[in-house]
Amino acid sequence: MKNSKIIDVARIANVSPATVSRVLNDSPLVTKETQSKVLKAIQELNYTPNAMGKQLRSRKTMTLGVVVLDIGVSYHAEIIKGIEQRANAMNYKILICNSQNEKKKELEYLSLLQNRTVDGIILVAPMLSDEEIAAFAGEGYTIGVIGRRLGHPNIPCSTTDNWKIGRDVVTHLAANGHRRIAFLNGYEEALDSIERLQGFKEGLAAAGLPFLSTLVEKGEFSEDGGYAAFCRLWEESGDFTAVFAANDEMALGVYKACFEYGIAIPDRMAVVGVDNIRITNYVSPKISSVEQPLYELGALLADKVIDQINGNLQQGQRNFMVDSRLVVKGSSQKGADSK
Amino acid sequence: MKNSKIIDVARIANVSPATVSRVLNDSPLVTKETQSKVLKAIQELNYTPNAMGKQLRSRKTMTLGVVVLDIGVSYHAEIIKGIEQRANAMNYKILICNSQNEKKKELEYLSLLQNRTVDGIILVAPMLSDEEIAAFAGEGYTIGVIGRRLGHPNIPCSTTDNWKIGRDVVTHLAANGHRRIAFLNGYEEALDSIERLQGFKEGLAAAGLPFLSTLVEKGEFSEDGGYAAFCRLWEESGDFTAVFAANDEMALGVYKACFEYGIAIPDRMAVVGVDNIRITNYVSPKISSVEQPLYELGALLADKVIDQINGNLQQGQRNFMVDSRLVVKGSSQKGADSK
DNA sequence: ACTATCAATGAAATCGATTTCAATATCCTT
DNA sequence: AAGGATATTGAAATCGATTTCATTGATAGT
Repeated sequence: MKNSKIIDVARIANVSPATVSRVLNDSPLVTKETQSKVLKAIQELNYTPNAMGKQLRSRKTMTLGVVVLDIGVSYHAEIIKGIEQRANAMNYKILICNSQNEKKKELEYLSLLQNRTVDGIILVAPMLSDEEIAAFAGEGYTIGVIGRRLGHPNIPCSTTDNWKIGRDVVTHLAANGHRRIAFLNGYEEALDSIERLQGFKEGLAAAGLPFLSTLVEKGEFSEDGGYAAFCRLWEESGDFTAVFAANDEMALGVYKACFEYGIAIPDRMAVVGVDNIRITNYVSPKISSVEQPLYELGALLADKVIDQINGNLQQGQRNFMVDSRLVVKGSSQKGADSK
Repeated sequence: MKNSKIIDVARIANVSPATVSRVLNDSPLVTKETQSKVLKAIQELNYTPNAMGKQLRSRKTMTLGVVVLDIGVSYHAEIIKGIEQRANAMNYKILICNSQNEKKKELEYLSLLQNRTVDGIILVAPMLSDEEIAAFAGEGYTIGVIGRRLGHPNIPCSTTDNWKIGRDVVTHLAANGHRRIAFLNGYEEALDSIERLQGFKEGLAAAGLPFLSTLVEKGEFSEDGGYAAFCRLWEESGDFTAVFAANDEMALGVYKACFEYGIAIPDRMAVVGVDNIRITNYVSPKISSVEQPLYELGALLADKVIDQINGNLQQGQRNFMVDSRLVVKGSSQKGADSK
């Protein structure tokens, strides 16, 4: 009743442990009769196989480790749901580790997971450098990354098409008559930032507008960061009618600044963010934003990592890009909120 | 270089595996010299012990399983952070499972985790009945619950003081002159609901106000639920000046309804919610709410569960209650938002 | 100087499953 | 009816660590 082992089942069913194991793993080599004998014994003892013994022998844990920057960010939570759902469908469990914006913790978790506790690791928006990540993959581990694109041949990555995001936003703003569009970028070095800036420029060019480096300001990916960046830009030039914020948090910062400066949105200032987080629909006017298929971002990579674990991922293709969708709301178009 | 085992280390260091194991586990029974020999060998091989072998023998995983209703809910994410932080401090890892509001998944995860994959399990806001949970604990497993209070002698639980929440809110509203206060409750059967209703009554009594069952309406713990409940109440009586919503989501629903009915907040209707989620500060006016120490709720229970695993939890005390704090904002007091 | 005690180490059993390989039983084929 | 192929089963090795128990060598007590 307490903790029965395979040998107890074997004794009761009057067979060998090997046979019990075969039944447990649906081997075709057992008679219906023995199978039912064993199953009955299993039921009787309420037996469940010990995971450790099983894993030790089979060298598999059927578990994926997920190291995430901050589980409290809805953005990340959604990605995790995608990973989990797909992993579960393929009989994998996931072990979530929260690095809480600390690079040190991220490293610790990575080594921790490596001691064969998991079959593969997925990093969500890691802080580690490409080289550091690659070093882990070099040790023979399966690692995947979401939100970054490393050139490593053994590390599958899933990302959003950042260029498209930049182009789409600019195109939308230009179509609404804006000719001087500011860009509040995130960290300069972040791949997201670089690519979106590029898309931003492409969009300007396509709309026949000049690119003005004075209208680009960088800042932290946070409400405060957006607030500060907007203030700097406004104080310096003040000569723009629309802002493209690198994410919705920054856009919220812009709202705060505009409120304080008495700048009306969208009449005197159009605002567009990225991520389409829930809050964008609760402020007034609602914030236009670019929706990323977060769930898919996670599910896709889980798929690829599991493929790689099973050796089913063909060489060559390692970067997977998902599409995005601009959601136009009141912050960038008059009357868009009413419905 | 690839996967070295303890015996490889032993060979290089010219000792037995047993000695290596002793070094790994800081046994006092090794000379400084042997220790350094072994450590050097470990470094040389870049050896890390295989988790499965270790766990199999020591019958410990140093892992806590956490089954959570919905990882996307910021409320839950915060609790998890508390669990994780404390668990990490005591050298435990956590394995998070997302039951996604499905009782079936919750059960599956629970059995899954039970096969000795984890040393203990924490359920966050479980859907399972007390009896179902108790059944698992009966099998000799360590289980803890957050957000419910079961009478089971072996199941530590951490909860908020719901009575106090009810009393505090009513006291605040009564102090602001409200005499007819509606209560939008969650599921009637939920312990939270029952206790808050009780606190609500106590608060009324303390303020010398009568309890009117016509001013209590139940609904789902969601924005839509709050919306619907408020509408029913408003259509039926319409005779109240303040609403106490069981959580902030419901309060948001109340906002939506008030907007549609053209009821001004807080002038014609005061609103108070529970949880103090982020959005409450982004709507206008900001929503007064009761802040629960979520992080602490998690950390506390992690502590207790680990104590129980190690047999250090004395019998008797099993229910741990944490305090809450009413945050008054513009939705229930004029001018409270300005600063 | 001789034995009792203790510290340090190693050999081997062990955790609980899977898996290989050998053994048996059964069924065809000619 | 005999030999060979095939389907089931079991015995034993194995995964990689920990841990018990025995052994050795050293120290101390008388």
